[in-house]
Amino acid sequence: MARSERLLTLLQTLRRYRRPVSGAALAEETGVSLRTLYRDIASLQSQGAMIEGEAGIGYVLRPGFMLPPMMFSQDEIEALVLGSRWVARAAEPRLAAAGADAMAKIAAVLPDDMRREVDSATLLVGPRRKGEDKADLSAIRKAIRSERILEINYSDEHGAVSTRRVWPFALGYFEHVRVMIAWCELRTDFRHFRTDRIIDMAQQEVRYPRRRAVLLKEWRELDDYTRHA
Amino acid sequence: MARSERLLTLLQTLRRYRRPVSGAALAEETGVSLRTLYRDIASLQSQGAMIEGEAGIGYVLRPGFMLPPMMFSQDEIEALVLGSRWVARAAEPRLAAAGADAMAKIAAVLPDDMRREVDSATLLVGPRRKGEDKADLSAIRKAIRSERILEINYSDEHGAVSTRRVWPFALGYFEHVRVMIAWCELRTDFRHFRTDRIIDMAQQEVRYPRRRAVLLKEWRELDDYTRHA
DNA sequence: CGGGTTACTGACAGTTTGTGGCAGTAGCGT
DNA sequence: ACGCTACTGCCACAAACTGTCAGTAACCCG
Repeated sequence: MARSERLLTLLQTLRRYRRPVSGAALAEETGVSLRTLYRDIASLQSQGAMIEGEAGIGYVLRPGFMLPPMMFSQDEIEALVLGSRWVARAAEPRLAAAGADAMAKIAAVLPDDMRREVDSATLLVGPRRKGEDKADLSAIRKAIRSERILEINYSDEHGAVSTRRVWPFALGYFEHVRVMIAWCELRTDFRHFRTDRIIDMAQQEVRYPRRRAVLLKEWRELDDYTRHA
Repeated sequence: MARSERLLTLLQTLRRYRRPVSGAALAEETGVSLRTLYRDIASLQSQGAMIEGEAGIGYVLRPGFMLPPMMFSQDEIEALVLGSRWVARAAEPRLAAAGADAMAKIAAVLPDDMRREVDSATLLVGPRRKGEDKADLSAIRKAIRSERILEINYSDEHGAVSTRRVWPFALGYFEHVRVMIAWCELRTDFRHFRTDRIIDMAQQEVRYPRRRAVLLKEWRELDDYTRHA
């Protein structure tokens, strides 16, 4: 059996068992060697399947890792769809696709009549913003999530270019621009960077020395949304 | 991307689209040649996915095919939270609350570590819009859902007030204004009504004689988003 | 009808990657 | 301490995958 088919089968098999199953048993059932089974499990995990393996025990599908059927009110459905549509328009392509994917996954676990509500939602959002981002917003989001230092070349409003090391911790979606919010090592202060003015950037290996949640909190307390680079 | 991962992605992509998608578009999105995409589709079909392909049309995924039970990705969580935050800012209080409620329901079925992602999401939306609505947007949404005629008193840009019977079928959330889109019996044409200019309104008992989905489709085909009352 | 679009199929050669076996590390329960 | 089990690295071989090129057929629209 081809690997691509086997992985789907493996998921099904895991769901069938309730108790932990040993890798050897799964390997036998799917007809591959133990070594390959470990690789298959790793592959599934890397794709988001919540499989837990414990030494001496075996593998278990994390209970609740599949979305259970959910109920939403009509208002809630409309809010979700409207939000997802706004993301589809306002965010960069990758995040936009992620929003649509999430909506599709939610719709998949809805009762039939509610799924129809999703399709026929009548709330619309305005036209798409114009500004072009030079920077890869996905990379910025990744740096924020992993709390990594970014080294950026940034062009200010006068066109002057500077190189900085910054600690990014939030990304603001405004009407016409998107702004990375970070602690700037150069200024030793919080700074805002318009993503369309970030010429290029490189994520560093080292994490920055503080937690992003703390940075966000301190920045919020300043209550100063207007400071620029 | 490895084939085995690509196939799962492809399924999700297919589910995201509602209308038929051309193989070329799917190939481009998954970063693979057209030939390989045809092979991927064939592979999915042989594993039981109900994908229908028609020459000159494209591919559609028949509903009811159970997608492999994958969780939300980090990108998807971020997109949902960002959308929900935008709704919280841009929509009227009731819809904003509904968005927050929906988000809470989703978070409730998430594994612990993902729930933490929701709480600590670092994507922000810009400041709240200013315009005040005179009209009750919840009532408009209700009229749209139930396809009821609305009788409104509307003040145009010159302050001239008119009374109209309209068939509302959509609500547009723009940057600074919100617009009810409806068929106007007075003008016998589609018209847009800024919600901050609707002085008052009364929902009628009678349904309007056409389906809102059809009205929406016809209005879309006009491709004229600028027409006012 | 004819032109444009699209779904499909076959062949082939280069490349990738999947694979099993072996060896070794480490965590868990008894 | 012991057995069971999850994991990881390495390696050589085989199988699978991939893109390109070519060609067929079906559908829609004017």
